[in-house]
Amino acid sequence: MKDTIAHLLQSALNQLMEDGTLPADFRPDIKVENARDKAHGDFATNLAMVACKPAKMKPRDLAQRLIDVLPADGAISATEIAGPGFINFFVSDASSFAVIDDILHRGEAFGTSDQGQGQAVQIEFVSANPTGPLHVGHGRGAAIGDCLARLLEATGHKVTREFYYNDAGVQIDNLALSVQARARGLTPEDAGWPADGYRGEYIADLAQAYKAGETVSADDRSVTAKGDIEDLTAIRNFAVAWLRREQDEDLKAFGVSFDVYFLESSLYQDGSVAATVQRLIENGFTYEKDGALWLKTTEFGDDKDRVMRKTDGNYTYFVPDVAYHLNKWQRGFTTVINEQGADHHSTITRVRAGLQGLKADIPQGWPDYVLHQMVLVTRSGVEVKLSKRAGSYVTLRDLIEEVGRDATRFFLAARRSDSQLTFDIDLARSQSNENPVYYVQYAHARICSVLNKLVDIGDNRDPESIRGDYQLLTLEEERDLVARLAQYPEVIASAARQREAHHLTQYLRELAGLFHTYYNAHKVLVDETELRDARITLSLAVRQVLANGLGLLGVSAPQRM
RNA sequence: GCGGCUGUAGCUCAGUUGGAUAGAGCACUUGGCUACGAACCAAGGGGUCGGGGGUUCGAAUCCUCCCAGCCGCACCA
Repeated sequence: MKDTIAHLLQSALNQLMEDGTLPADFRPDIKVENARDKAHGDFATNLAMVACKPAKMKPRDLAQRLIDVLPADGAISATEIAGPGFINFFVSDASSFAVIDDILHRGEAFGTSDQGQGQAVQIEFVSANPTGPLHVGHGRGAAIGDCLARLLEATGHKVTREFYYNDAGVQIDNLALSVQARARGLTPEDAGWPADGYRGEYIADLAQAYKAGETVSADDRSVTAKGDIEDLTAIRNFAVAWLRREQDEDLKAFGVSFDVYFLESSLYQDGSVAATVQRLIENGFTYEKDGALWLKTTEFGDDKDRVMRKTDGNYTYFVPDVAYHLNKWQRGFTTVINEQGADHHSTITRVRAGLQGLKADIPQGWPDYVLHQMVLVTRSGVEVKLSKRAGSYVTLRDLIEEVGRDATRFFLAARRSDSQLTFDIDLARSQSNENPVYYVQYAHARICSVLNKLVDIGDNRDPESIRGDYQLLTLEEERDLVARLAQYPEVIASAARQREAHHLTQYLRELAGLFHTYYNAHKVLVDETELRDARITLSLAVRQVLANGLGLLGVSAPQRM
């Protein structure tokens, strides 16, 4: 509909350019936006205000000229000039309500588009190191990342979900030492406990499993414990597998799965780290200083150069990161989105600098990043501390078990990623009017319930197949509902384009609210069959869109609650 | 000190890329179930959009300078 109006406006512009009202080379960006206030109609354009200068006319006068030459269209029932020079468009009822047909015809596919044109997109998210269970911060990344993946799929992209993790390095050594210490019966309070050891209780469980010779299987590996307390390599391998399995269970409980698990160690094994370093040296972006090898990241906007190879000969963490991203590029992903905690934001400049230094024709500013800020968890109004090393923290699984998957996902995806999030456990748990998840789900369940009631009033038709005449829908609440339903596809499209999942939760809340208002004010199952059918048809459409939207959030759309 | 993010109603947060009178939810006050589900609805009060300056027809939104909070500033990841 916006496109239709834009076309009409373009045609009107052409007319005014021909008659000399506007310069012949005038090429404005025609913007048609949803009216914020329904008193202003359905759509509005600011064209007259943008074009008033070249036309040397007052905005409202120009608006009138535009309307005068605007071609007639059956979908537009009225236009008006308002405020400083807006042109408001009122869409005819027949045209507004037609969206119901579209929704019921396309079903689950309503709202999807091919704007991505099958482009391969990779989204890397969670990427937690296998040194502990997932916590709420990872949960936020999982909720946002998975929802973005679903949004991109819905808009015609071919999405690969990828999980990258460090399975070697210093942190993993610390992990192995911690497990070994626990296996020897030490606790974090004892002398001889590793300096940077992981203190959590789960390390003791892990040590127990290792000594017992258990076999653990994660999504990407399976390891049987050797049981030998002295064999640090065996401990390390087992510990990584054990924690990966834990994380897989957390993710499974959360309804998130990955297509690819990518190991940092593989980048060393296949020589790509060495090759990356070599290429940066050859391209002249490195130098030796103080016994270390430095990358001239300042040539790419960093505020100081960064060490690539430490004096001990090991590479710093961002070097394999650069190799990893080169690998992503070589796999053909022209769009890569990295969903990470904002505490890692300093890596962005380094990784992009490294990629530019490779001179591999990778565009500047590639890849994309979506960063999420910290999550603060409160219970009974007080903060619950999250400290992995200290061991006392709320894991993602705790949260899922306590508040449920749907509420956890909804809460973690419902806010802009770049603002801090307070996760109120009491609120998320409450099965009451305080909880926005249930508000949306309740609207869905209510519609299901109404449809089931049809048989009680002696109508034995299958409610799913009823298609009433929506010309009988004349209530204000019904117009409000279809207007909002019609906006769903553009909400999906813009949420995907802007990589902002929270627009969807916002939209669903509003749609559910409009339905609740309608439901409370008017009866769906009225006596007159034709009107009843029309309202059932509308209800089916609302239910469909609620279900589609919840689906993109990975939240269930229950028939009963 | 440097960089990133944030600052909007008592609280938690939106604000469609610069539009019309800044919106929801919670909380508070009042009203609505012998109703197709009250996990709901209706009505009401509540704001110098952190502060100052600037850009223009028009700013919560863009620029600039302050203030406050969080995060990062390792040869950890």
